Formats: sequence, structure tokens, C-alpha cells
Amino acid sequence: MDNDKTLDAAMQAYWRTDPQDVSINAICEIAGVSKPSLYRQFGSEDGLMRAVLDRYADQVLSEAFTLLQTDPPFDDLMEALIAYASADPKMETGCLYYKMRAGKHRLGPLTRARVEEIEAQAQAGYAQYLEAQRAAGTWASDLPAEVAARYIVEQIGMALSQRAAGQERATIRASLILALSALRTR
Amino acid sequence: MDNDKTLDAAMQAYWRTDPQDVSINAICEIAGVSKPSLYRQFGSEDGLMRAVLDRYADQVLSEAFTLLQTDPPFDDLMEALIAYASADPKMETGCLYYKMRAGKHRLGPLTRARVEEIEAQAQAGYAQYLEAQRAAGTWASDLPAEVAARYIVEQIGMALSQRAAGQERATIRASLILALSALRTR
DNA sequence: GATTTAACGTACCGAGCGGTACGAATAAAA
DNA sequence: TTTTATTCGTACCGCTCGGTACGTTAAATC
Repeated sequence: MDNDKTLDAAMQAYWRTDPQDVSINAICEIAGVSKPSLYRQFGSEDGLMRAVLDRYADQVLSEAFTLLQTDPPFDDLMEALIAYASADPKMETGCLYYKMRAGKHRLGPLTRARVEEIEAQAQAGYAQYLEAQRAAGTWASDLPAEVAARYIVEQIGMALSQRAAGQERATIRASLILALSALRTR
Repeated sequence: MDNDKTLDAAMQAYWRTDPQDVSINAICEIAGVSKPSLYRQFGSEDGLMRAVLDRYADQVLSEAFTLLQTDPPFDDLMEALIAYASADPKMETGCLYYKMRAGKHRLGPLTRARVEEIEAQAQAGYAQYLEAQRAAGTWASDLPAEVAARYIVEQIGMALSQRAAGQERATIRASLILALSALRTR
């Protein structure tokens, strides 16, 4: 609950590079903590990753969730998503959640369960938002909300992983605009 | 040049799961070859991977390239790409090239160079194809051909990686149709 | 058949991994 | 101050990794 330096160090390390490229040893070193201490606190690598993901959800993902719940007009949300994924400096090295999701089959059970939980929440959140927008007449499409929600999640994920790969912002932005434009007409 | 069982075994193993989840030891075991033999033939893990990717390009990717060079009408090509990525049984476990591309920063220099070469070829191929289609009036869009080419490559890659993740074909197909539909109007 | 040449595989290398046994150090209770 | 309870880190475990030294077997040359 308090300012946990181990958790913070692990989150930064996982986020900057990639969870599967950061060893427990490395985390202990940068956090200035011994290995047994880390294991006493988190039990296992899986436990640590899950705790990190929890923290990341609280500190980073929650922002997007609360934005969704203010029901912004469709075009505004698209604009915000595009800016967020293609230009936000916080996402310079990608998104930790999407990185974990990309290597899902390599995660331990605790972390994987949390990833799937977040995925379900995100999709449900977008689907609910889209239904509301359709009802309000700010989103005219006969597309099933679940399909569109899935699509948005995937496209944002792709943009963020390109971001992590060092692709140019303008390029990512152009692709994302193109991809999301598919949701407008139909 | 001949029927190389080591190369075939490695390609199958890398393709079925993921290059980074298959060790040299495992390949030797399934190929029935000793480790020094493998190293005599390929020099290093990087050398093996590059040889595997060469073979994969010859045996699998070439098909898509030759299709492109027959200049099929735009709609037909989109149809073919959608079917290929979302339903072709050969792609049941995804595409080896895209798997390598996804973990590019973990590859050795030889393999990485080949991956980048293929990527450039693919983008150039699509761009050239799109220009021709625009000239022929079968693709009406003011989108730069390079942007559209990039977009196609990325979307196919995403579909194939979802395929590898075990996502349902219908879902993938729906997303891909949606994504590629963005190229038609504009 | 003897000798050279080339292919092959056992058995090893050092390094890094995730994870832990256990004694030393420290703080709380007496 | 002594004892009890708790926290901590050194130093190790077994394992797998990519890669190789070197003796053995087999094939080609004479």
C-alpha cells in the first residue's frame, strides 16, 4: 500500500523494455533488494508480475477507464485514443498491459488471469460506451458493439506495440486514424 | 539444398510455437541431430534462424508474392488476403515471418536483416500493386500507396498473430474485413 | 590392407535463470 | 540486560541455455 520501491522498480523495468526481458535478478539489483526479500513479499515471479499489473492498472489504465465513463462524444473519444496511443509521452515505450497480453502464454496463472480480467473489462467498457453512443445518435453504425469494441482494443494495442518498437509517431497516427475510420461509416 | 531434415524440423518447430520458445537443444532432439552437427551446418542459432527464414520465404511467402504480381483486382486481393489470414489451415498457428518480426529485437543480426529485407519487399510489393490498381481505376483512393501498403501489412500481421493466439476464425475475419474496408472509401 | 581425411557425437564449458536453506543482524518483549 | 521474535541477505540449489573440445567412427585415397 505504501510507496513500495520494489514494485515501482519492477513496473518501470517491465514497462520500459518487456516483462520477458527482465529477470528477477535484474529487478533485485535495480531495486536494491535481496532476492529472498522479494520472494517473501511476492511469493514468486508470477506473484510479482501480478502485483505489478495491479499497480499499473491503478496508476495508468484507470485513467482511460474513467475517461470512458464520462461518455464523451464518439469523435472526441477517437481523437483522444489516437492522441493517447500515438503521441502520449507516457506511452513512449508502449503499454505494459499490452506487452503482457502479447506474451500471454508465457505468463504465470496469476498474471494471466489478471490480464484476461482487464481485457474483459476493457471490451465490456467499450461495448457499453458504444451502445450508449449509438442510442444517443453520436455513433451511427449497424456494427455489433462487441465487434467494434474488440476492434478498438486490438487497434490501440497494435499502435502501442508499434510505439514500443520505435516506429515514428506520424506513421502510427496515420495507420490508427485509418483503422478507426472504419468504425464511422457503415 | 537437398531435403534437409534439420532445417525442416527447425522450421516446423519455430512455426508451430514461436522461435523464442524453441531451444537449440529441442531442435536437435526432434531432428535427431547432435548439437555439434547443427553448429557445423549453421554456425550459430542466428545462422539457423536465418536459414529457416530463407526456406520459409521460399516455400510459403513466395506464394503471396506471386499472387501480388498477377495484379488481381483490388477487391479480389482483399478477399484473398482475408481468406488467407483468417481461414487458411496452413496459417493455423500463425505466420513464422510475423512471429519473428514481432520479436525482432531478440533476433540475431543475420535473421533480423532478413526480416527487414522481407518487410521492405512486402511493403514495396503492395505499394507497387496499389499504384497499378489506382491507375487501372480498380482502387479509388487518395491515400498514399505507401501508407496503405504499410497498413495492409500490419493488419494481416495482426490477424495472423490472433490466429496464433487461438482466436476464433470468424472473429478474426470480422475484424480484418472491418480494417481493410477502411481502404475502400475515402 | 594401411593411411589419411572427413564426419560425427559424448561430454563438457561458463553463464544465467527462478527459487531457497540458513545463519547473522536487528528490533521487541521480558 | 537478557531473551524472544522477526527481518534480512549470503551463498547456494538444480536446471537449462547457447556453444565447443576432443576422442571415435567411418569413408575415401593410395
